[in-house]
Amino acid sequence: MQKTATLDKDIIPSDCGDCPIRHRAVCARCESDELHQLEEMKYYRSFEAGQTVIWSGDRMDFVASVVTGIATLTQTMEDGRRQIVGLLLPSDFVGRPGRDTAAYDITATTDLVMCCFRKKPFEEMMVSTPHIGQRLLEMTLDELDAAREWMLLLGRKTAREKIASLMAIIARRDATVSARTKAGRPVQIELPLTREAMAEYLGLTLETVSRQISALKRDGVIEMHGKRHVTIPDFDRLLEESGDDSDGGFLV
Amino acid sequence: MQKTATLDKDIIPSDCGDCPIRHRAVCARCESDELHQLEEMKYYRSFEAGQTVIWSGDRMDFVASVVTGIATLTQTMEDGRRQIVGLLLPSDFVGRPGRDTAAYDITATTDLVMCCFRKKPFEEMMVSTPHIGQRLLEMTLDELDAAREWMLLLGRKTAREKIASLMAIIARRDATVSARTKAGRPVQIELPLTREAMAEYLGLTLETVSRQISALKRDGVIEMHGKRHVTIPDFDRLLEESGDDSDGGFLV
DNA sequence: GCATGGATTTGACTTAAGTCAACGACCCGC
DNA sequence: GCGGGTCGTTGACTTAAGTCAAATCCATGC
Repeated sequence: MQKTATLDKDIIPSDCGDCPIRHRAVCARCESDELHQLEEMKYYRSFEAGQTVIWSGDRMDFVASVVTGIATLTQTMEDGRRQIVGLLLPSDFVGRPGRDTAAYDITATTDLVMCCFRKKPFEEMMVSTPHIGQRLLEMTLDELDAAREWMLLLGRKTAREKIASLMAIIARRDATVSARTKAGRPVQIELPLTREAMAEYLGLTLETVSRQISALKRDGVIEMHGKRHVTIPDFDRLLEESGDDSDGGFLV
Repeated sequence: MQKTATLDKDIIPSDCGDCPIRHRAVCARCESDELHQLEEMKYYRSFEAGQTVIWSGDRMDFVASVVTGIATLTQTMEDGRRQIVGLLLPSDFVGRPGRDTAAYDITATTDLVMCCFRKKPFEEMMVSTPHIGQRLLEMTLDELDAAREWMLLLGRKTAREKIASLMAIIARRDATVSARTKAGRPVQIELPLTREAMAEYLGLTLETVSRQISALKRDGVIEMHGKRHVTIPDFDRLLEESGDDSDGGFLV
């Protein structure tokens, strides 16, 4: 996880080869002049782990895409109960064309770099470049599927299944790891969330998260090395514990 | 709730003035020749309350929009646990361009009429008519917001708050009702779901749903007349019980 | 009217997860 | 090496919601 302490542009070279808005997210099929337009518009912002990117209700005059690091979308009730409603991983898109305030708190859970575009010109470009809108529709539909899968988890799974599901999802999102799961080999993952954030994501308390992790460890489903590093000796076993059928989950 | 028993086209006059795909959902801004294209492509299907429209995993070669009635999207675990992940009300869109199997069970909970389009020509038209894709993106973003609001409900609300939230949402979705809520007048709603379906939507058991409805009745928050008809004497009181801040919920 | 069956309610009891509180592990600055 | 703070674990107890089992309600057909 690379260290990027300031909150400014130009820490990343202007020819940002990995900028996901350009290469993976929005503009995968654009021709070069459109790429150039995007290039002119974009700027970068970085955040340290724990910093808030934006508060729900604040004015949000940009859309963005995660370059490195992880952020969460959180909803809060007046009495303080909190639910994480989305994880933002590299290449994920944030922000809604056609709305000018944030609907959720966005928080960096690791050090984070985002690639931003001012909303107005982005929207104009969406009109003139249909590919972008189409790509955005695809991504939004994927997010909707992920949200619905998560609704099943929140509404129907036990605490143990929730923890197993979370680990399975984190493993699957990691390309190098997912090759190993297919090969039936042991898998190593790094949890990008504190126990408290896991609890907020899974609709549990942090004590329950801790107890269920201990239980999965006791039962040999996972091994912990330190607080964040997990070894999964048998990924299929983890999937059984998650309550998903063998190949259902393709979340977040 | 109008009775439409068969499962066929042409029960609705071919000049279907209320077809939501044409008028409200997808094509709100189309010019007349595009309307004509859509007119050529569409057909209708009706279902009785309780019938299944399509099973998760089945081939789905159409997209559709609800004309009248209500349907649910349900996810099921192998052991039979079920979670409703979406309500489809009139004008809501179903189906995903770019995928050819259904991701969820779709079930009619009341008698239902849907307006369908074969997927292939619809997709072609999306490419040639950017407005449609843009409208679809907007609708998908609204659904995503609704799903995320529901995640907060599933993960953090008590059974009593869940029931109150459901009633508030049903009331708000009804235009004639929502005028009355603003005027501070008593509100009447008809529950479009059985107790079991409410339980599946709220992540509860049907016994808990029943008990909490009784409790809200006992406490004067609602009055029941029969099993489905609800009177809400004080809508703000119901909102307090729902745990939402005064104006947060704008859900499915 | 009366039997039938599905939907709903209610009661008695159980249990998974939450709450409150103490304790342990680790990191950082001095 | 020594506090002090954050994060995580564990234990003892409570509670909201689930489970199992009986009623009750009500629409329907005979």
